[in-house]
Amino acid sequence: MLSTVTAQTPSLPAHDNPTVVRLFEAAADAFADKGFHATTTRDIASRAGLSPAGVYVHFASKEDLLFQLSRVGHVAARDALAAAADEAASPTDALQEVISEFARWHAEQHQIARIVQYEFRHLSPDHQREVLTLRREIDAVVERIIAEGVASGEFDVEDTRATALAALSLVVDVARWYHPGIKATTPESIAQSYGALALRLVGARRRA
Amino acid sequence: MLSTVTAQTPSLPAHDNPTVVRLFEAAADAFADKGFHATTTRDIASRAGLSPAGVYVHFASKEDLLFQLSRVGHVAARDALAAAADEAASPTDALQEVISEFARWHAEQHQIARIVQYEFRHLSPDHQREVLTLRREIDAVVERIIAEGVASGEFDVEDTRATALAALSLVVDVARWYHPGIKATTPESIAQSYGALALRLVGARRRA
DNA sequence: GGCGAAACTAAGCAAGCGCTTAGTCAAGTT
DNA sequence: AACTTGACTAAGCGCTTGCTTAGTTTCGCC
Repeated sequence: MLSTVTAQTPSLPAHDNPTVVRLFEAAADAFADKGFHATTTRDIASRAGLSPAGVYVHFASKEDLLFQLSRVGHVAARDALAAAADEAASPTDALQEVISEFARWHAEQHQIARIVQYEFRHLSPDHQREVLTLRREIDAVVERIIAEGVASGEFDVEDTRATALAALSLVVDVARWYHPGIKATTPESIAQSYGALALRLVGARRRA
Repeated sequence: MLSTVTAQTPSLPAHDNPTVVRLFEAAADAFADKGFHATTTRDIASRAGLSPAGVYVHFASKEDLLFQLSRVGHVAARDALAAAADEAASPTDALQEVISEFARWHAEQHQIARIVQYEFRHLSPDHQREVLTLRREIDAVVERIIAEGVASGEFDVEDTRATALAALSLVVDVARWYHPGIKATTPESIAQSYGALALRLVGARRRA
């Protein structure tokens, strides 16, 4: 033992490895569907077409799978948000674009979104801390847009932080109720209406 | 055996029985904290000061405990809502009161609220169906208020159903992030600000 | 064609799970 | 005093869990 590196799974599983991808998809399906603790490693393995032990070739533990899924999901969400924010010409545009984009993401990627939003507490303390950093970046994007809108006079908001939280609540909850084929609702229609609702929340003068 | 009634738990556990109350509290704590599947019956029993077998004197199964908690929680929420709706003089008042009250409830009873909103899928299909009925009654209260506000011209809303869902999303998400002592936020301050935010969502002319 | 490494499986271990069984004990009831 | 009833526990059953171990197969490389 001593200084020999104990045989850990590669810290960043290769995304171009087809077996890893299948495992990601299998775990995402299962976690989103039944929750982390109700999902068994045997379930994940068989969905991916592997024996129970096959999982541990690519991931150190069941929690590691949840963490990687959660991390990749957060990064994807954050990048989608940041891109939408950068393209906008004004706080009003920015808020609408960002909430619109985020709502669409929560619908289109509702499995990953559900894991990101609701399985957080089952991560280890260390992994919670790491993911929390990413989450704060997302919150900060929205909060900054609202602060800018208030500064420019476009928005009428009492409590910037609380309003940002409310706008995010709107969007996050999509992951709770949305599933494909629900009541003539599509990711696109959700994106449209939630962008508009967010503008209402901040009392934007100009309506899109 | 034959036709003798198999010893089932009384279908409705007595709420005035102190041991039952302790079990309810223990299970609510545990489920809210760690989720249904991560909670063990031994954990519930020991929090309630009982041996592992003591739980089964009062409840038929772990799922039965979740169901009773979920049912009682839904009924309490629905009744609180309906009372708030009845007292209001106008749709504007009604919406503000109802969302305000519901938001307060989600903060004050955040443990029960979390179970009600996020442990639903771990109920048996039959129990899901029963709880869903109660949930639809809650949705209907909010939807009716918005429809009335649109009819009276107080609200400016494109899609009544979608807007009702959004208002409820706002409130439901409180159960995800709220915990006592968080950032100078109290159930009362949440109630205040969420009542106002709901009015913004429906484009109410009159602001409270 | 011999070798090392990587991917994978068959088998199974130790621990923990929900729940049951058999029994104790205290408080009525007759 | 004899019996019933209801709340509770000690012990543990049968099963499932996350994960490991020991071994097989496949494949690129010299």
